[in-house]
Amino acid sequence: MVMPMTDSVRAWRVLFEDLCRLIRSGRLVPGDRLPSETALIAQTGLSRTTVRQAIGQLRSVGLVSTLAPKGTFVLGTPDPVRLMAGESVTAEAALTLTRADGSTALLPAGTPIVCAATR
Amino acid sequence: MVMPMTDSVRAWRVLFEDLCRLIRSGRLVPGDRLPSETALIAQTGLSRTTVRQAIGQLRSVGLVSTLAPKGTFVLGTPDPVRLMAGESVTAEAALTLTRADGSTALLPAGTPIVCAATR
DNA sequence: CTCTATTTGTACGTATGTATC
DNA sequence: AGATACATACGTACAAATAGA
Repeated sequence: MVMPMTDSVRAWRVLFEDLCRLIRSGRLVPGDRLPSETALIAQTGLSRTTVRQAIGQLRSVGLVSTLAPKGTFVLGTPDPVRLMAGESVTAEAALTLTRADGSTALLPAGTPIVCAATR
Repeated sequence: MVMPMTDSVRAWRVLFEDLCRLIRSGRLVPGDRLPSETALIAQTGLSRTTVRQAIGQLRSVGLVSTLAPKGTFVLGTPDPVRLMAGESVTAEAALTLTRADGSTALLPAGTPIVCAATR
């Protein structure tokens, strides 16, 4: 079914979230290949541009990685990363800080997180 | 001058890096608006799709933010937060890790970041 | 080994919607 | 009300790398 471009629900976002669910639900596990662009076009009726935008979002969120002409593959959730002195992390989205006592705080997008000086 | 699509140097990447330089050099400061898509099209001779891809990269790198029909604006960086031992941060979106040498790595959404500082 | 099909990357063009100025 | 500017979405074409017959 074709999504009219006037639709307030963005087509690429729908596909993006569908694929997100496939991954988070475990129907697609790390190492699995996503359906090819052509397949997704056939399944969704969307244009290639739109399909690619959805996949691009998955990439930019870190859920998948695409290898040039091979395909797009589901990434595994990596082990926790230890932040060393001199390193910093940021994210486009809000960050959640969890303290030792379990309480949490929300940090604005773009906030650089640096490692507290050792000792 | 028009960049042939066969060129191995990706046109959007050239524009992306040009704009990066404008920002990092300080010629564009936080709050400044980037030239509009139309202006960039005129200046570069690229298609709108390509111009938008370059701007999309700037966004995903966290250098700019675009407000719907107003324009794309240069972001400033908020004050860093020091991650203490026992604390961790996560984000729904991809995290960018910047090392001491300036190199960066993309961490998948949901990656827990912990403080390496012990003792 | 060569030819071919598949798949992703890049790049172009066009049209419409919608919010802002 | 009109112009401007970004978002979404369609289409097309060719390049390049890979995999398979």
